[in-house]
Amino acid sequence: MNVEKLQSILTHLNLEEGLIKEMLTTGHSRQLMAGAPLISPGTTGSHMPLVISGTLRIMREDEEGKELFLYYLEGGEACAMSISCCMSEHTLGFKALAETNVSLWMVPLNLLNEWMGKYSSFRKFIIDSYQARFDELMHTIDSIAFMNMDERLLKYLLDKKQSSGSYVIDKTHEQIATELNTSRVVISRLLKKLEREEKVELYRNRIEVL
DNA sequence: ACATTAAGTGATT
DNA sequence: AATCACTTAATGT
Repeated sequence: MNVEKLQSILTHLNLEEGLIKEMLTTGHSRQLMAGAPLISPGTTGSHMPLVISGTLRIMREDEEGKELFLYYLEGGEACAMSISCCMSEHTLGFKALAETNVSLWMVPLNLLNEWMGKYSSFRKFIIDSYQARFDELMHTIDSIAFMNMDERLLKYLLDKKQSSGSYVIDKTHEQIATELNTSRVVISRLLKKLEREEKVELYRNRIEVL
């Protein structure tokens, strides 16, 4: 079904043939509907999810259930968090949600150590994805610490436009607010301002970036 | 027609 | 920028 797509992703990651074979035989596929949770805090994972298609949203959740958006995972990217959990046997302190319909390839964690020794391409892949996640985290930290809400919102809208390739964003102000870790009222006000500046057009459940 | 959910707004901290 | 309280608008039943 998705095997060709998975194979092309693995080849693009420059993984050895032998490793690709092993990954295909030892893992299994998994589909998530948009909005479905993949992992929630406190659970210990047994597999590392590798995104074949779609987008995963990774968040941190505090005691009162407030969510802090960390970063997105898209095609060809792996979840660095579950890797670290595998190595250090920690429980997962974060949450992953399917942003769109998502297909995943679930790789058993107990094989990661073996593969890192056996395949240099895999070692590189793991380190690279760690690096990439780290960079993304730095970006979100930057924006939380140094950027005003209006800048963050504008950046969010432009990022969305870029990654979806469309200027329509099908989200409510409420959803955007939780992703940017603020309240709906603030988003509504800032969007209204952007509308007056003729940068966006507002509709119910929909925003168009101009 | 009524209920529910999304969005707009002034006032307060 | 956050919260409250309230209004208005869009949608579902």
